[in-house]
Amino acid sequence: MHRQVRTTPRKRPRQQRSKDTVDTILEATARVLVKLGFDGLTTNAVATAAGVSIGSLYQYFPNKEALVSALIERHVEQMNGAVLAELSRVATLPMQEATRCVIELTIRAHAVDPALHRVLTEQVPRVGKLAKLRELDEICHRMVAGLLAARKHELAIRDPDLAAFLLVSTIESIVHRAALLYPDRLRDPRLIDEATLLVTRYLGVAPN
Amino acid sequence: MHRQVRTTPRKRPRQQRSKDTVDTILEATARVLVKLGFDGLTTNAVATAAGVSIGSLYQYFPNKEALVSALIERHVEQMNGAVLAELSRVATLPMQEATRCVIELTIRAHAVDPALHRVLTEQVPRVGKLAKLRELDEICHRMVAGLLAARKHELAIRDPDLAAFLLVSTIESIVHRAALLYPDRLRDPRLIDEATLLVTRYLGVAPN
Amino acid sequence: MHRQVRTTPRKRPRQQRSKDTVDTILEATARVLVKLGFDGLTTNAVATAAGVSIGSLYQYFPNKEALVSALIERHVEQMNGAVLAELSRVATLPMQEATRCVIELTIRAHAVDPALHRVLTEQVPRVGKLAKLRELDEICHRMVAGLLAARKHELAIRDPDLAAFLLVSTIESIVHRAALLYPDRLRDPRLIDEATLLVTRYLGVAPN
Amino acid sequence: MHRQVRTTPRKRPRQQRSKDTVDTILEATARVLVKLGFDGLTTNAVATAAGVSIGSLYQYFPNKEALVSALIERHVEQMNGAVLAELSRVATLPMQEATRCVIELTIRAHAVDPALHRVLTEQVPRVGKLAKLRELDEICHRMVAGLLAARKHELAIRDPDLAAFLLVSTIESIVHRAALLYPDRLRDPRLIDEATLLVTRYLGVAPN
DNA sequence: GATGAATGAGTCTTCATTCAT
DNA sequence: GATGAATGAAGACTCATTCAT
Repeated sequence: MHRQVRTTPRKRPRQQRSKDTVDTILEATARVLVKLGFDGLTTNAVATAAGVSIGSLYQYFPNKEALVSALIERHVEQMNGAVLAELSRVATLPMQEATRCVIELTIRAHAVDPALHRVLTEQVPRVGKLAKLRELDEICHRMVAGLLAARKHELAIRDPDLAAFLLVSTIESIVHRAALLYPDRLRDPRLIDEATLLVTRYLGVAPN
Repeated sequence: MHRQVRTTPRKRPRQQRSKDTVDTILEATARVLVKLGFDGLTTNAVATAAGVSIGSLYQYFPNKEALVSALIERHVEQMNGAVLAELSRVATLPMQEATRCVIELTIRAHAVDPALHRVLTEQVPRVGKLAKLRELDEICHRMVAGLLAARKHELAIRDPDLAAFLLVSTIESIVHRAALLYPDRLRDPRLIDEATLLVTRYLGVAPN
Repeated sequence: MHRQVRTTPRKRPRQQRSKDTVDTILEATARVLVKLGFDGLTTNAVATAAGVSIGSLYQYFPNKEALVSALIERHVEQMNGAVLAELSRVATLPMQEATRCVIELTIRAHAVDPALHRVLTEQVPRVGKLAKLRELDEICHRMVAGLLAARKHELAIRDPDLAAFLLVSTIESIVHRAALLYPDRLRDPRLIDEATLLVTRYLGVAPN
Repeated sequence: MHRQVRTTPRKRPRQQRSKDTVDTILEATARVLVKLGFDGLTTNAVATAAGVSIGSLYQYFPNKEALVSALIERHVEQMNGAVLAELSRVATLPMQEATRCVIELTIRAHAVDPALHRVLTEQVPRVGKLAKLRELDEICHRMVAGLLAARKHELAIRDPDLAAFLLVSTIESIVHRAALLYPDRLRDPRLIDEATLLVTRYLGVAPN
């Protein structure tokens, strides 16, 4: 879009104290982001919220983008872990059950820090690091595609990749939209049932 | 999130001359938004792009947000027209055909000014006009729900409202994501076929 | 202080209609001035308040200063009339009575449009026309000096001019300050009594 | 009159360096105010005059009014000291002498930085710090009232409070007006003599 | 390393004034 | 003459970033 700036951390924290400072700053970033939105996110606000001098902040992050970038990275990594583990665990379950598990997983993922997740999803595209956010998507997409390909014989689909694209989009969007518009629905088992139905019928593995 | 600013236009243009000015400004806003993103959108940049003095801009828009706000409103209105008309036209078609039409319609809607659509979708939360943008969603949701309810007897669903929520989310997200990540896929008939399959299988009206 | 601009009206209104317009504008100026202070006084605000187009305003007043200038002139003229007439009427009365009359007159003058008077007095110095405001002072000063000189034999003063300066300052300031700080006192006869006492004792014409 | 803005300083200077900066800025404010008047007082002009970046100015003063506000406060405090001390010192002197001292004191107070005093007096209403400026008045009023009450037996007055109001108004206005219109007169002992006469005759303590 | 004072480019926004209709 | 759309210089204010202490 415009000027692209370096976003790699200026230096790796070696001592524990530095590591703590970095964490403190990132948590402050998250708090400010949630509270004031991307527009309210000023380096000074973050420094203050972190109880750190602005100079110290710049000791660890070369600029504002790097701040957000690191936060996203951390957020994505946190999600990644859980999601990927679950995704492979599920690979051997009966299809219908697997589907349900993935959906529930997605819901849980959205429940970790919904406010932050939301701000990050909605307001962050501007940072060049939006790519980072999509990484998870990409990985999920490929894993699901692999999963479908492996069990293609029991499924009513032609192109596992295309199907994976559809399903990842679908599940992610249903959960995301529910989280956004009707947070209560996320607790409603009927939503999960119905979403499971949508997927399993498409795959030709619905019960009845 | 934070301070909400007035975004209502400052004064209604009366003469034709000023109507033109407003249009010029809005089009410039769209151009700048697409080219520079929300952060590159400065009132001066818009004025310049519109070939209008900054003063003129402020005659009609009290601030930056009002600019985007008006743009969204216009964009939504433009979409509304096409979508709603098509949605009711489709009501009497065989279910499978109707589904396909709606999907194609959604794709067409996204193809109008994809770049603008994208930036608007992504940056809208920051202007507080989310509500406005969701309006279309809401209407679609309700129309689809009505449509499903009317033909419930031929469908394999229990709750038309819940189903409508799922389907609108699904279609919108598939198209949106495709537009975002793989614009080429939007031209691929296989995507449409597959999405239609996803929906019709869920509804229990798939051919075979 | 800085740039000095022409403040003479651009053209004399010939027709009655024009005269009305000018009046309307001046009254609007007064209203805006009272309501929003000098800083809120914008030419557009005045035009709107007057129900006149900004273009028309500039037909009669070459710039903003001219507006205020004309208003002051009008205000001063209105005061002048009353004050001067009374001042000469009083010349033949017994000194003590004359004093009382002048004080009451001053109070009345301050009561005409106190809000406007206040704004004009407090906020207007900036206009080059503050001189205009002092004109009244000057005239009063000279008239009082003349009055004192004419009756010097019955008074305990040496220098009528100096005495006049003192007395005009004194009366004006007492009334002005009372109007500003304790408007109620203006209705209190004790204030008038006491001020009269102050003056007459100084002049050596107090009763007892 | 209209919107009242926060005028409290933005942050207390902690280091000596910043204390200096604040002082420099205030002095520049005074200079600019005297030279260009309230309208010429732009934050940029002050910053430039202070040899400080505009950013630094805003570190300490949230806006333009805060600048003037602080200046007034400082000015009033400076005056307060001198005036109050003198006023109590004078309490035991013979009435006539006391009067003369107070008048001379007032003249001296006006002579400290006459240009600044003038502009402050004239433009203060626009900053909303009128209250602050009146504080001194108020205090003087009460001190003089006390002084008169204490020595009521030797004076020809009934109501010490009312008399104090008259006298404070009178002296202040005579000096103020002289300073404004005829600065030379302030050096003229005859003015002091005559003003003393005005007061002492009123109080019934004039010599002959 | 930490601190926070200082910097100033960059924005938004207002308003007196002009001028085409 | 009247209208009000257009102009743009000018000014307030923010905030990412640097650097002396």
